[in-house]
Parts: sequence; C-alpha cells; structure tokens
Amino acid sequence: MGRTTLDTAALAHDLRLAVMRLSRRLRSQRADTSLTLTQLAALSTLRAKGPLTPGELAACERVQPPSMTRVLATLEGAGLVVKTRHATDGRQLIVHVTDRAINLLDDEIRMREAWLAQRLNELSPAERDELRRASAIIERLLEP
Amino acid sequence: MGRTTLDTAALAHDLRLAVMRLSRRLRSQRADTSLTLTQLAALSTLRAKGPLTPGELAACERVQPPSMTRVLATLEGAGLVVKTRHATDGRQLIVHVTDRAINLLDDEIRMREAWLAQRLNELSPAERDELRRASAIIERLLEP
DNA sequence: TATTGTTATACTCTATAACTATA
DNA sequence: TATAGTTATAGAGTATAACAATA
Repeated sequence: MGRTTLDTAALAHDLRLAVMRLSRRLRSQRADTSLTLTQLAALSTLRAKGPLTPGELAACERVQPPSMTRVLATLEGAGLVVKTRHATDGRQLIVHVTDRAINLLDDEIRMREAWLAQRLNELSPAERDELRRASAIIERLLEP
Repeated sequence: MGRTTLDTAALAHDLRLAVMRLSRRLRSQRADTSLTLTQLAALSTLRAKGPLTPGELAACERVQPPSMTRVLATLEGAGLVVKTRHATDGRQLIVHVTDRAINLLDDEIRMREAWLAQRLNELSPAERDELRRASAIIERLLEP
C-alpha cells in the first residue's frame, strides 16, 4: 500500500470520528424546540430547493424512502408540509412546505444551531473558510 | 445582526446538513462486519489513547455515560475489552482493549471505511488537505 | 415488468431518571 | 454529600421486506 493510500485511510478514519462526534453533539441539542433535527433538515432542504417528491427528498438527505415517509407523515400531521399530485405521473407526489413552516423555520433553525454558531464564531475567519470549503467537499463526496 | 454573524449562521446550517448526511451515509454501511460503527469508534479511541475509564471514553465520544455502558457491555461480551479496577479509587474502572480486538480492528476499520476512503481517493490532494484541516477544527470545536 | 410510495416490523443509538457503591 | 458507573425505560432514527398503485 502506497503512502497516499495510507494517508487517505488515516483521513477516512479521522474524518469519520469527527463527523460522528459532531453529529451526536448536534443531535443532543434536543430541548426547547418542537421539531427534531431530522424533521428540521427535511424542511430546510424543501425550502431551499423548492417542492420535491418524497423520493427526491430522501435522496437529498441520504435516507431510504420509508424513512422519509415517516418524517413526512409527522410533518404533514403538524401542518408543516402538504402533498399534491404530480401533474402527469399518478405514482408521484409533490411535497410543499406550508406558510406555517416558513414562519417557524428560521426560529427553529436559530435555536438548533445556536450552539454550533456560537462555537464557529470563536474560530478565526480563516478556519471558518476551511469549514465552508469542507462542507462543500463533503456534499460532493456524497453525490451518487 | 452583522454580516459576519449572518455568514456564520449560514455556515452552521451548511455544516450541520453536510455532517448529518455524511454521518447517515457512513452508518448505512452496515453489512459484512460484526461491529457497529459506534462500537468500532469506541475501540478505535481506546486503542489510540490507551486504557480509559468508561466516563473518560464517554466524554471522548461525546455520549452520556449510560450510552457508553451499553457499548462496553456488548464489547465485553464479545471479548473485545476487559475492565480492571482502578488502583486507588474503588468507584472507577479501567477499560482495556484485548489482543482479540487489536487483531480484528484493522480489518473492521478497513471494511467500514472502504467506501469513504474510495471517495476520498477521487479527490485532489488539496481537497484531502482541506478535509484533514477541517477534521482537526471540528474536534477542537467539540472540546468542552 | 419497473417505479413510486407506503405499511409493517425490528434494530441501533442515545437520552434521562433512579439506583448502587465508593469517596 | 459528591462522584463513577449501572439499570430501567423510552424515544428518535433508520433500515429491510412486503405490498399497492400506477406507468
């Protein structure tokens, strides 16, 4: 195994541990909000990308379709999304965020991300730039 | 709210979504191995840092003590860790990885990280450097 | 026959609260 | 009384397999 391969393996290891730990820390921020992190992520994506089918949304969030079905059922019950029929394909649905969701979303996001934003503010601008670039690289890494 | 604060909020948002998605993707790599990702992370940390108390290990992994109790119970049942008594404080335990764990670990890690290492290899060296720096920044972000 | 989505079911991960033992 | 760890319990998150409807 060459040096580059070894280095990449070490990076995979470090990145995995860092990502798992940050993910746990973010999830544990569970008080004071009515939406779970997963629900919030789905709504954020819908707002950013516009209406999507459940399958498209599942693909964006890297979950399997049945997992998204559950998230959407909860959100629909709370009046935060509505489903409409696809214009030409009767199998598909289109999920839209409601006005109620849009009104909630900014406050929810601010509360859920308060700890992280606070920590990020303690970094140098250069370090924040590194994390911006890293976020983009990670998203690209996840593309099919 | 100033421009920097807004930018930091946007970074918090993007980083959260990227980290959640990568974490899900990594967790879904669940076939062909006998250890779960959480168990593997605990063993990796124990091997890297040497014997730790359950409480110290929980702090490293950013989980609450009862969560680590469960992970350790499984690992102990599989003969992958052993607990010894603390030399002077009867309340504390020391967790050690066994030879069996050390023999398993490299193969398990390679299998679990194969997808990620493959993807990382498709990046440029400069991008891998970005992710190396980002991993370190994230770990620092998590410090209490 | 293939695709989209849902239902049914089960497992992993993690937390909080209450308890035990030791300091 | 405070600390380290465990037990009990519950909820969030996710998956696979089987099913229904539509293409």
